[in-house]
Amino acid sequence: MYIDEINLAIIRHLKDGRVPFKKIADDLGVSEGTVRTRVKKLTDEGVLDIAGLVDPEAIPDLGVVLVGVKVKDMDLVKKGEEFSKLKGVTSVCVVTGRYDLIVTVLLTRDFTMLRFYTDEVSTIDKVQSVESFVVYKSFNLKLPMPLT
Amino acid sequence: MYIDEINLAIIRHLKDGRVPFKKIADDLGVSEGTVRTRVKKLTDEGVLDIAGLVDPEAIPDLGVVLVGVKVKDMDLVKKGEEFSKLKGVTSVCVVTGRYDLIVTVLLTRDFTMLRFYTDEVSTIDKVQSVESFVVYKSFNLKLPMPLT
DNA sequence: ATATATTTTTACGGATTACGCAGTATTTTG
DNA sequence: CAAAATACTGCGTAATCCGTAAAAATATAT
Repeated sequence: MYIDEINLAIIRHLKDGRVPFKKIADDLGVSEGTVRTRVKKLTDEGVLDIAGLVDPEAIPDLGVVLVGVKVKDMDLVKKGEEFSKLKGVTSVCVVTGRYDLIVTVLLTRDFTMLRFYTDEVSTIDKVQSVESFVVYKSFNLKLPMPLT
Repeated sequence: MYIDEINLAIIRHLKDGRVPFKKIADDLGVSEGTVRTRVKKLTDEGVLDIAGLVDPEAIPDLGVVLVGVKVKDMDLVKKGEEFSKLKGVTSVCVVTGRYDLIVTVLLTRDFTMLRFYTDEVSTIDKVQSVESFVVYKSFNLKLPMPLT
């Protein structure tokens, strides 16, 4: 999908996800309907997402761990997709360097790191190694709230 | 700040950042004003953020790199805060393990990895080592759009 | 180049929502 | 227990959202 200047400007305005489409429209010199149509298309195509995010430190019993993963498989992207479907996983990055994947995991009181490894990671084969980085303090880290 | 069940429910509803407060209110059995004031308080205190997020892969000339940082200083949190103020840095995690910090950096055509290291990281002292992980594919990774 | 099809934008009206404020209820504090 | 602070509700008004239909712009085909 081609992102033109108007779409970029719309996205920038949505730094505040609640700003009225009308205001964006006025700032950009287009109609409110145009903004609405474009936002809908951007979100439908997965380019844009307007969501509430939480600072995990502010929510009791919420923890974050980053996991560096090495896999035996050559198809890193496919493995990345598999990881992205595991419970607790908020995002997966396929990367260059020491690891193949860097996975962000959200933990709760009921869903601990142990559970993540024993119940989730264990279901994926050809995992060569994992290395955990427990986040004990963060800056500007905002994540979508898990449903439960 | 104490997060009660109502706030948790509000945050969960805001998975769609555009959902009307009225609808949240009806679902929760409270008034629209209550939802509004609570959302305001949560955002004012930095617990909640309602924002438009982009899939960096969908925006031309946008790249993401994760950087593992080891510092010589003992005060990791302070170093983390310093990093969080650098241009391009979207978030910083202070972690256990091989690195002290894991930094997420957003790159553009004008702001390359080289520039990030030479112009930004170099201004911070007592950095023992850095290790880059260039993200060449991601799943569910959504980041706030940089202003420029 | 003209005509046709497709997409995008605009305009507009009714339904819905956001906002401010005043009053009431609830909780906290002394 | 009383006073103060905080939180919640109800309501009127202004603004926004949303569907639809027409107009404009863009792309495609003959």
